[in-house]
Amino acid sequence: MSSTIKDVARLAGVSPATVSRVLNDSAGVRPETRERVETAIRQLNFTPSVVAKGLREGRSGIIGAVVPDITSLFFMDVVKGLENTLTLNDYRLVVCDSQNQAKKERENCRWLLTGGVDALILIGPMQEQENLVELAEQGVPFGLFGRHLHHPNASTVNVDNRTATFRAVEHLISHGHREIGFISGTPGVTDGEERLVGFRDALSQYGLTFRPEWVQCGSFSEEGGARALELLMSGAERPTAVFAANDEMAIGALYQAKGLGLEVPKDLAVIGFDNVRLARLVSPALTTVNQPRLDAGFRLAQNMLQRLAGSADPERMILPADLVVRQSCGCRWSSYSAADK
Amino acid sequence: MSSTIKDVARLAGVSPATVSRVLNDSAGVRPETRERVETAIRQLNFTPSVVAKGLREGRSGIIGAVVPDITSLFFMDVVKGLENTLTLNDYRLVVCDSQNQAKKERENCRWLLTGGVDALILIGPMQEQENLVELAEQGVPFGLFGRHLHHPNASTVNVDNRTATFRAVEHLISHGHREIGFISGTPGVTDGEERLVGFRDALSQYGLTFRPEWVQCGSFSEEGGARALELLMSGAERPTAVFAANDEMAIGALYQAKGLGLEVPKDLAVIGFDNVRLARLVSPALTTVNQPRLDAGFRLAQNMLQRLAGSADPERMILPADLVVRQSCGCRWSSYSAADK
DNA sequence: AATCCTGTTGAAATCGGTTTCAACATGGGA
DNA sequence: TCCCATGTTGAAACCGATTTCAACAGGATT
Repeated sequence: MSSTIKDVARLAGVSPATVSRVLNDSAGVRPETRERVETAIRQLNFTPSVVAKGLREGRSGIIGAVVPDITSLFFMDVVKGLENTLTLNDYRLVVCDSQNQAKKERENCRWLLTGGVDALILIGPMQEQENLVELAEQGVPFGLFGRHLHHPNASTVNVDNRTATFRAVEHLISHGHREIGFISGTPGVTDGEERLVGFRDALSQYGLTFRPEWVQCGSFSEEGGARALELLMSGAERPTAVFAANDEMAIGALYQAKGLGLEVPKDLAVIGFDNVRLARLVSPALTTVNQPRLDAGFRLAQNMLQRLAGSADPERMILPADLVVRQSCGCRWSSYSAADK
Repeated sequence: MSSTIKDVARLAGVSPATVSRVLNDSAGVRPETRERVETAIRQLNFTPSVVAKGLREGRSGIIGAVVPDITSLFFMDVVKGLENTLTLNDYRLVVCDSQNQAKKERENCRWLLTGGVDALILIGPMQEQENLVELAEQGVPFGLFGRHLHHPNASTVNVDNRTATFRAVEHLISHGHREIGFISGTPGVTDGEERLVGFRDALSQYGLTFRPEWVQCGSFSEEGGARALELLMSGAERPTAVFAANDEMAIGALYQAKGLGLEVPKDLAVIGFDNVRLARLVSPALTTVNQPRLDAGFRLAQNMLQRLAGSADPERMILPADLVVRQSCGCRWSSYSAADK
């Protein structure tokens, strides 16, 4: 078992209080006493319990992050951004996975809160709005990525989904497309719904009619995207381009198109959203909207740190997202094609 | 702030002891008292502090996992396997990222240990062997994925790198390749070195000579793989096939080959290792060795749980890994090509 | 009426640290 | 010689829970 401060005190022939002083570099310890204590610490290979320390001090130095899926490259990039900033400021980040279940997400949050985290950051929340409010009211600084929440204790970072989608669809239209399908995500997820709004904006702006039968749900997954494309292509009238509300679905659509004998981008143009690492690597390389996820994490971390230091208030940030043009939209360009003749 | 057991006790007009009894469903509380306490708990929206509970009970219900990089799909799949099993058994998994730094890995481990985790699992360790021994001796059950450690307190899960690589190279040889290059990972990483041994085994088994100049380091990264391929192809004699010690490097090589005007698999066959999700999606689809990572996580979690329950000893497991044949090796097959004519 | 259970409850110790406050020794100044 | 300031140390309270043990009330038994 691990040794305690008492063991050290006994070995050094002092009281626990003195050991504590040595541990925290407090003044007022005679050099030779300090020496004796330090020797004892080394002998026992002693490290103070962060649990006990945190309990007493009311500050743990831990920030908790809850993610919907720890294998999601997209969300993990945001976590990276958080982490880089937080660890530089001597906070420690622990990550809990909710396995895509709203219930587990809620449990994780509550659990971290009772675990004494100094701040809680929820990435891509699946909670009902009212639950978010409740979490925001638990007393520790609360941060969100990928969801809006107007609450005096909530910092939020979001991407400007609407404008970004508008630009992407505009790009398709500028290629001459007038029949454009939309592959939507899981209903109720804000990001996806904002993207649909941007999509409709673009259509109406350019005088195209919105056709409900050309919106198919792909549930944000590769398989869903493949199925959705199949449905879009099974009607009498087929769109000549599709916008998918995320890259996973876009990639599913890309491969499904191949399966249907369609050549992308000649027979069908595809644009996604997120710019995951895969986007560059699939063939044809996927044109997509880049979300500045590292930066999002960074910005959120910055604000949380300032809040912890008492030098800032919660902030609501909206980040721009820009179109990354590759091959799947019909333009002649890709990160690798530069080397092609 | 969050309320404490004392607040509840005061509100319900009982002692903290009674509240604790209600919380833990202990017998010997009068129904009406219990009722009163439960009302108070609900009113204050009280959840007991896991920190205090853990401190007192000497058992936290937390298992710590330390990973080299939280954006690594490969390692995260192992974590998923762990998690599925652990959460079903009422343990909670917290994940710490070491940002690919051995020093941070060490800090994370020590920190989790003083944080009172019930078990520690280290995924893809970057530590010196002696540090691993030290960690194993800290008293809590210790588990490792991706590293060998003979220690009475260490459970380990590894893949049979040597045999799997042997088979993969054998496959290339069966296609008629006699000049085969090897793209190696970061020096010192066990997995990579075992794969090199398997590679040499295969060469000598089939009477081919091993050429040191045909081994280039790619540091397990996509860029490294690209650079390594460039070096392999810059000599007077060029290999007709390469085996990369992981998929990242194989994918880098794949795209670099395109850049060099080589067609895969006609001009150059490529095989990777890991079977990451990308492997199926790149073009041509990557032939690779599949590591049963979910299963690895599952097996490790099972053993750790049994150890925690006192019903098993640490175990050393070696899992088989099998070749997944797609297109990059020259065979006519891929998960998507089935739909091609 | 005295005794003994039994069921219900609270006071206090405990986990491993930190911090406040008081105690003590030492040395300098009056 | 006495007093006080200073430096060093330890005893004890505290953080928020659990658990042991003792106390107490009420009913049943003798």
